[in-house]
Amino acid sequence: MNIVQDESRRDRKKLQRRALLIEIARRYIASKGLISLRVRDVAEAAGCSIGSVYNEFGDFDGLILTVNRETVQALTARLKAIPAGDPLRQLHGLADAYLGFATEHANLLRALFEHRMEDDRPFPDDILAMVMDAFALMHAPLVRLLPDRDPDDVALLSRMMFSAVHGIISLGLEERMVAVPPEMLRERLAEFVDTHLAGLGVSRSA
Amino acid sequence: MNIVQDESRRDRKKLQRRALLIEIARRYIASKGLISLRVRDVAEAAGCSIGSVYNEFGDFDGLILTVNRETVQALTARLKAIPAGDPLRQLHGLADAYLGFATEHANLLRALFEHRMEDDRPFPDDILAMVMDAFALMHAPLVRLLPDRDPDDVALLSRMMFSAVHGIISLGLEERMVAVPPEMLRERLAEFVDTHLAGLGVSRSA
DNA sequence: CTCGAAAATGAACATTGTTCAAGACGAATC
DNA sequence: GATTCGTCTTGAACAATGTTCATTTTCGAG
Repeated sequence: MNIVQDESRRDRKKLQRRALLIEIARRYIASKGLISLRVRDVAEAAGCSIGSVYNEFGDFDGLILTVNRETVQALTARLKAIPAGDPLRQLHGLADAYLGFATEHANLLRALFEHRMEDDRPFPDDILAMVMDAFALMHAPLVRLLPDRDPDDVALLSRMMFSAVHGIISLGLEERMVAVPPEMLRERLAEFVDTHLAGLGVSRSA
Repeated sequence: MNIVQDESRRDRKKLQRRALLIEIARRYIASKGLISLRVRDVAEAAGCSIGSVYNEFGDFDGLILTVNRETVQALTARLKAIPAGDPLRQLHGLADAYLGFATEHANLLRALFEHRMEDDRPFPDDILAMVMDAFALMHAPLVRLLPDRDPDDVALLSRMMFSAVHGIISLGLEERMVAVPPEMLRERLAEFVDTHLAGLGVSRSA
């Protein structure tokens, strides 16, 4: 066998285990929160040693960040799947998709937003960029709805709206300090988007 | 000396040290985040033993929750100081006061919203009630601005607005993933409130 | 089959929340 | 002032958990 095949066989195994470790870590975070994630548990569940987890991810933060990276990728994929036809419908779709993702993966999303790096190490640029990308998805439909506004202004508006929606959803899904009852959240969120757009001068959706 | 005076003298000392411990813990959280809080550091800084911290607060969570309680009290006091004269001005004042508090005490506010209890112990009811009280402060001015709406509806609206403002501020002040540049935040937040009120049918502020 | 580099291992270590037996303290009583 | 007794304080020891690294194992190349 040639080198490429040998390496790819080895790599395949390595990648397979890496994926397993990530999946296990994700399950811990998703089911009991980031606080419940333990290196020993992950290693044991994957049937390997603690050291191997460190070989793969460098340190504990590395494992968390890897899961977070995949979380934001999944979120972005879901948001990008919203069709771009009618801008008003698209905005509602984006808000609703965000709510859906947050509902199904509350702990994963919390881990993304609440995780703090050890020591003051900088937050990884690539994750930051991916989050900004997700934020930016509101921009295009808003530009279409507000053609007369300065695009820079609309960029800020879209970030404001995204942040507002994020706040409504994240507080709404927090079981403690219930801001808005979850069962009403979907409907109310749509109403919120409509209201805000109306305030921006966009006539209410059909 | 009689019993009462003896006890109050002892109590005074105890309360004094309790206040010192809280103040030290608050300073750690405020300056480097909840993650930097350590029982040993607090005890050493207060010149007492680890065990005394446990006698005073039960456990680590108890210390954190005590600081959080005072944080939400300080926040509520600040929000309640906004005069109730003009409802529109009051709403702007509330949003601005929240932003001001969040700016000055970003880490304390984060500790309040992001702290998770150990084990799944329930979140303390009194803190929850205090946060709900703070949320409710938007209710009265909104009722005055929307006299024709069902009060229950307005209650939900006010929670939505509070959550939205919270999201804008908390993401805006997060240095990583900067949603809205902090220097613009104040102005933009006011604009956001105006826009949303306009969407609700309230004519823009004078 | 042998060799060597890379990977895996897990015991040992460092940090930090927690407990608790022993001691110190102080108020009431004589 | 001495005694007593309950309370508070102490800090060593423990437990949980992230981290390191010398040793062992693995596996492909020659």
